[in-house]
Amino acid sequence: MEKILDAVSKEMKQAFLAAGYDRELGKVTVSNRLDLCEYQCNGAMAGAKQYKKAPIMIAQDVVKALEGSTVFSEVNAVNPGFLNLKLNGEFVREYLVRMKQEEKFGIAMPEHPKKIMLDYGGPNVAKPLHVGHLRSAIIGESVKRIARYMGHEVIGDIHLGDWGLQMGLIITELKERQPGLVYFDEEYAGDYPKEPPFTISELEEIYPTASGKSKTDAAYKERAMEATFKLQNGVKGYRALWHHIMQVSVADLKKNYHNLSVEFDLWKGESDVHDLIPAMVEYMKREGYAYISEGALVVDVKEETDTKEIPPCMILKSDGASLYNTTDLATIMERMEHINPDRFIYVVDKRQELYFEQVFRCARKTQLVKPETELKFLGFGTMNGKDGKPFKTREGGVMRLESLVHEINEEMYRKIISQETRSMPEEEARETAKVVALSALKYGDLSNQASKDYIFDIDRFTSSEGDTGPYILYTVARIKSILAKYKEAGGQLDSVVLQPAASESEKSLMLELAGFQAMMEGAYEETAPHKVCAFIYSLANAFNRFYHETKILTEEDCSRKEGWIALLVLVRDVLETCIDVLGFSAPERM
RNA sequence: GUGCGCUUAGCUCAGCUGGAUAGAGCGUUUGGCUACGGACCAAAAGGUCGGGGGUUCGAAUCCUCUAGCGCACGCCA
Repeated sequence: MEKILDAVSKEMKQAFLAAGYDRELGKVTVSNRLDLCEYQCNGAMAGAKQYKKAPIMIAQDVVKALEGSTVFSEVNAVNPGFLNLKLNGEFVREYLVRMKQEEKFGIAMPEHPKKIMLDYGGPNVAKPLHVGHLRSAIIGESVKRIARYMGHEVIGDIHLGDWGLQMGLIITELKERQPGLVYFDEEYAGDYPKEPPFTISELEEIYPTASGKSKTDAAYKERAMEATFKLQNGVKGYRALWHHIMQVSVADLKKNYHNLSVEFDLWKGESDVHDLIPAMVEYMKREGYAYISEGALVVDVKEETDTKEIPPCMILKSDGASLYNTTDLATIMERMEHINPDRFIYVVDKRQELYFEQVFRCARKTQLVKPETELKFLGFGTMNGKDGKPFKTREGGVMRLESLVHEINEEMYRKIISQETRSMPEEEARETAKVVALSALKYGDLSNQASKDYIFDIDRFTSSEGDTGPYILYTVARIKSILAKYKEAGGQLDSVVLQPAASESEKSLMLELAGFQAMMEGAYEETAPHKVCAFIYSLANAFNRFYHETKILTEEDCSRKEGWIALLVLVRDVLETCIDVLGFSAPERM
């Protein structure tokens, strides 16, 4: 169904036409002076020059043409030429009734759904997740859900870093510690054990140790590089170890991401395209795209319109080894072949922008993608501490994601049990704390524009006052509580019918709801989850204002009371839909 | 050095693509509980939108110059 702005604009455009003006001038927007009106149209001022007429005259003509309109209850022409509008309560009511009935509150599904490939620029295996991985996961998850809600097909690939020198380092360190393992016996011909020779915690300790050694010990590094080489060339024992590392690491990653309500459709990684690289390189050479420069194989990606020298995209290092570019390009090639997406979105740290610009240009130039394939870089900023510098532990180290989640869970738990008015059993308090803490974490992140740095402030995020996740959940819980009471008293939620607004706060609540479609479309088109946050915050505010001045359950006028219940159901459903696309959920009570 | 980004209230952030008196939250001050959930609501104070110039009837928004900060700039990812 039509967005309310379009429906209203249509009426206004007809009025402009009827009054003898260009109908396109009749574009209506949400009012920026809510004290004066609900919607406004500035077309009279825009048309003044064209018609050589004072804007106010045009506006007055339009007001006349709108006499008898069923859409507006009030149309005023105000100097210098604003058209201030209030909507007819019955029109708003009917609009919401349709929203309530229709699937997805009336959002039309696309005729040609897009196939979107989402790349999270994944974590490296065998290294614990840290706060740097948080934004990619949270933002990516929300972008995915928003696109799916809008009717598109999204395939998310975690895209693990699982094939580089780090693997050689781990294997080398393992060999130092347990040289007797069968994996290192080249004569060994039997099956390898099913159980890995290490646990996740050992693994997480092995890597930094090995990495540290390689920096000071050249011979050690040499051995690690050799191990990497052997692994990549298919030495059996090394491959078996690699599988163990993957197995242990991926299980741990899945657990961690699951705690964040983040899911991936594909768990591919750099290793998956390893075998495709030689052919791709060969192709780029054969077609004349790639050439040797300073010993390395590169593809030029400069363009005439560049205001700055863009360095060529490197395909192979001067020692012939592949690098990040190589696997990313090979991955694009592989995805085009097997998935054929209309659009790629990379949710990656914004510092990699230039790098991805090179990769995208290279992919286009070498025709790995179709001319119409969209390649989008969604760069996000750094998560900073209260001091405005990149987030660290108190000791100054990189904070593990697990610790961060644990900390925020604890903080939320403390807040719940310190609540005097409502006590809940220990176990429920723990569960609720997790749900609310996730909202605090995600909302705190997503309510900022993704591309900007933001300050992670645990006190602010977990507060239930202000623009926070817990505040939104509190509002949902409150609505649910009222609806539960209504049902307990024998009320039905399905049969109730919306009524026209009886008060100003009710009207503005209804108008907030009516903006849902436009908001969701905008959030999708601009890959901007923060718009969803802004919307639910303002919806929750509008609801709380309405709630405080309206006694719902004690209302004696039955149809009015039912109308309010219907409104509450709609508010609840819209709020829950929104928090769902943001990637969290609301508890029944808190 | 070159390029990109940022700069809005004491603090944290919005600002619907050029409109009216620049909006929220936190903090501060004040008011509202016999509670449909006070983890809430209402109100006040608080801003020359980094600075200059320009375009326009009209600029936080577009152009230009400039300052401060951040980031990136071929063999890391």
